[in-house]
Amino acid sequence: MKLSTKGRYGVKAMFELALSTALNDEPVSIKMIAEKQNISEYYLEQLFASLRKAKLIKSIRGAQGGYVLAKPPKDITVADILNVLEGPVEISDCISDEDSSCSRSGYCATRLLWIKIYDSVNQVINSITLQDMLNDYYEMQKTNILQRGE
Amino acid sequence: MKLSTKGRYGVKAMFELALSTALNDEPVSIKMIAEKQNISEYYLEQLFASLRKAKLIKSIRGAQGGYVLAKPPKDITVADILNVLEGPVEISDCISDEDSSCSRSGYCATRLLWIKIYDSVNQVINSITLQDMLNDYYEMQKTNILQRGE
DNA sequence: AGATATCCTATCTTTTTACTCGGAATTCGA
DNA sequence: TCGAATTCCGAGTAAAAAGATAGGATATCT
Repeated sequence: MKLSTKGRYGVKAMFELALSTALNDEPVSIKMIAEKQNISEYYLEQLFASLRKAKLIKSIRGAQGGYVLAKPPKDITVADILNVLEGPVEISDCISDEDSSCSRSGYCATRLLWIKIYDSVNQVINSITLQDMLNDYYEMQKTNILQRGE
Repeated sequence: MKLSTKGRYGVKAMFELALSTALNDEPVSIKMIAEKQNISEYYLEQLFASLRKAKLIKSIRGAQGGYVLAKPPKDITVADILNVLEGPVEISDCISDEDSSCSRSGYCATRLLWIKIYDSVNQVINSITLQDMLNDYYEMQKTNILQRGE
C-alpha cells in the first residue's frame, strides 16, 4: 500500500504554495517547484491542472505568473489534495459496494476490516491541513536551530 | 490509495482457512476457496505460494490435501498477511530513506505527514488478528439471526 | 492405478504509472 | 509593441505492475 508519485508530488507542491502564501502571497511557477523537487515540469503541470479544476489552487497566467492556493492553508486538508490526485481512498470496493461479491455470506468480516483501515486513514488525512503542516515545519526549524546551532 | 487484489483475495482466503481451523481443522483446497470467492484458481495458487514461503500457512499435498493455517488465528495479524502479499506499507519512500530528495530543507513537513498516515494504518493492521475477525464474524451472525430470523 | 492436490516456472494481456512533447493563449515588463 | 515568461490543452509513449492463464512435475489418499 503506497501512494503514487501523484499524491506525493502533489502534497509537496501544495505545501510549497502554502509556504509562499504565508511568506509573501506571490504566485509560484511550476518551473520553480519542479526544480526544487527535482521532478519533471511537464508532469507537475498535469497535476496542477487537476488541482486547479478542483479549485484548490488558482492560476495567474503570463509572465511572472504562477499558482497560489485558492483558500487559506487552514481550509485545505491533505484529504482534499489526495482525493483529487489519487482518487478517493478505497481500501477495497466492498466498502461502498453493497452488492459486490464480498457481500455474500462469510465475507462480511473482511468488509469490516477494510472499513477499519479506511476510517483510520481518513481520520488522519481529513484532520491534517496545510496550516498544520506549516506549523509543524516552523516548529521543526526552531528545534533544529536550537539543537544544531545552524 | 487502494489495496490490490492480492491483498484482498489473500486476506479473504486466510479468513477462510481460519474458519476451517475453528470448525474442523481440515485442510482447504485452493479450488474450494477459488470457487467460493469466484476468482482464478491459478492466481490464488500464486498467492498461496507466497503465504506458504512466509510460513503463514502449511500445505498438505496429495488427494484430500489443501492448506491449513501454520499458527493459531490469534497469532496471525492482518499485517502479517498484507506484508507478504502487498509488500510493507510504505506511504512514501522517505519514511525509511533518510537521504532521499525529501530530506532536503523544506520537505520534512511532508515526511512527518507520511509517517502519521503510515503509523495509523499499521496500528490498525497490526492489532487485528484472524481471531478478531472470527469473533466479529460470529458476533455478526448472531445479530443477523436475531434480527432477520434466518 | 487413478483421482486429487500441491508445486514450480513461464508466459501473456491489460491497465496504470510516470513522463514527454508541441503549440496555442495570455500577460508582464522593457 | 515586442518578446520573454508562463499557463493551458491535448496527444502520445515507454516501462512497470497487476491480473490472469497454462502445462507439467510431484506427492498422497483411497
